[in-house]
Amino acid sequence: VDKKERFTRMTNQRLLLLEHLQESKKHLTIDQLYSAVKPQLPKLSKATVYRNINLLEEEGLVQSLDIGKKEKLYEVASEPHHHFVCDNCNRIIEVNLADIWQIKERIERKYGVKVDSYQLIAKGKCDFCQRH
Amino acid sequence: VDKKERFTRMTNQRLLLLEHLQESKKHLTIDQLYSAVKPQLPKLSKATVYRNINLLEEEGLVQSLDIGKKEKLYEVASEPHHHFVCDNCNRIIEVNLADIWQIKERIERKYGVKVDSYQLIAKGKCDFCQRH
DNA sequence: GTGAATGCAAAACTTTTGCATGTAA
DNA sequence: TTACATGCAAAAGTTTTGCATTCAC
Repeated sequence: VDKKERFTRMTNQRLLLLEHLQESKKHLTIDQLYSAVKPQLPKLSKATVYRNINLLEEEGLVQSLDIGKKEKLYEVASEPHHHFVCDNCNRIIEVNLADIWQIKERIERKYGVKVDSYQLIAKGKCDFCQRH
Repeated sequence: VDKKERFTRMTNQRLLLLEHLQESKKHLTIDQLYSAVKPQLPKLSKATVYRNINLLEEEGLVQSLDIGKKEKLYEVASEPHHHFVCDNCNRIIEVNLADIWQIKERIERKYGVKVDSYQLIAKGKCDFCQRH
């Protein structure tokens, strides 16, 4: 296995995209990210957003989240954490269960694999929508 | 909340698509499903595959699986189960952990939500690819 | 200076839709 | 019979790419 060395440059576009993802603390679609950064960088092209997000994801700085809608969501990478999506209002709640890391080990033992990442997506009705 | 009543018909197209999903016991993309059924139904249109899969998913007969690739995968609905995807060879292993159902209850208690479905996707290297 | 990165537009894909026709119930 | 489903083609939407130019290092 021959790992090709890569050189990447911190361009203004890449920096602003990353910063916006960090500050917004939300899960954003490509389009939302593009619209958010566009005002500060009027010539920004959507192709650049795609290229940078894909690159940042490969590098592990950004994680993608697929909740079954058409578009993926992106967020800055962090501790493995999980998500609950309300089918009614589309709210996303970050889920943390203290001992969920055990799952990784159990999968590895039971199936003889090496788990590098995992994510749990639960869907249903959030607190508010259950009562309305 | 006004639930509109729906009437669906068991057409030959829908039947063959469902049967193929059941028999193949795999996770198929729309395109794979289309190609597989096309020979038996030469006039089959891809629009029909999309329409039927979406409908079957709404009805709960089919589950979709999003492993981060471009296209979704579909399989017949069954017990909640989870998946491991090998980043190297793309093999998909179905994961079953006896007590994983506890997670549902714990999420519900901790976050006050009602969980209707959940799926775990783990990624990494499978047994074979680890050693080659 | 040099090669990565960008912007733009075109191309490539994936998914949905309008409409006339077919067909299950 | 009649309303749902299909096939076809066009439309809509998403993501990638070619290429000349710009810019980080």
